[in-house]
Amino acid sequence: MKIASWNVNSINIRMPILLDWLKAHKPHIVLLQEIKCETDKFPKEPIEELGYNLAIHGQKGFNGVAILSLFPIDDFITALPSSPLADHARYIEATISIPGSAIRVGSVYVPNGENLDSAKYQQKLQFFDALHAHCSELLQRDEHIVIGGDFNVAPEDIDTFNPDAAQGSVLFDMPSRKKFRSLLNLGMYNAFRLIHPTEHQFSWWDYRQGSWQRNLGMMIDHLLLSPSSADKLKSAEIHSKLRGLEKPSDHVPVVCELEL
DNA sequence: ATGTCACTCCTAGAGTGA
Repeated sequence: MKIASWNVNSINIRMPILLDWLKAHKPHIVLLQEIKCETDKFPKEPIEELGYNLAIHGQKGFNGVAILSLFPIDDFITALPSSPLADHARYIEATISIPGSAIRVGSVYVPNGENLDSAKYQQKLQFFDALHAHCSELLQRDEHIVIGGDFNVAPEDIDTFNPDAAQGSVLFDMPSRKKFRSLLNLGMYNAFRLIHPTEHQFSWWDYRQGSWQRNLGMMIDHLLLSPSSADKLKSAEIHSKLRGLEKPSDHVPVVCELEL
């Protein structure tokens, strides 16, 4: 069971790369962020032709999340309970039937925060609190759970190209890092770090300043696993090559494989 | 801080968000 998370930064612009990637890797479940289109304008047909079921929560112009699944999607919700940003499409969660079992998956797009003095930064921290409360609730049940997405935080020094240079960045500030840590402290596991505790890899490179060419990236996209999912974790990888294609997203897919 | 990209709207380029 291959599960991926990818901030595509516009589903419409990224369709050619997305379709090629789906055909090449055939992930069973894909968690998308920043689709940047309204729910009923999502380009469903080419993806459905590859066998995927869809759950979509979009809005005009920005944000937007979606779930693609080769297995049936039983039901889904399109908001965190008690979300502080009710008008932002930043969360979708589905229950998916798999042979002999089931899995719950969430696709999350945490607010960037803009800068440490911005009102949006406070909203980011509040969003983390709502996510924490929801994960705490979910973990009461003994389910296979994967919450993946763009968390807009590099949790540890190793997740930055240079921890000194990252100081002051809204992607590496200590309050955001502590919010992410508190998700782990609930009993969630960071899939990539379970498999690769010391690998220096990134999931995002800014479009500006030649960040990709200079490898000035950060690991801000993550797959969080419940204990029963973590017990089944077989592999985890970052598809960095996609950042070098024509018309790339500024993020690349983060993928894990569970033995379900 | 910003060398880019993708969105929006009084379709042309300024404003926004990242």
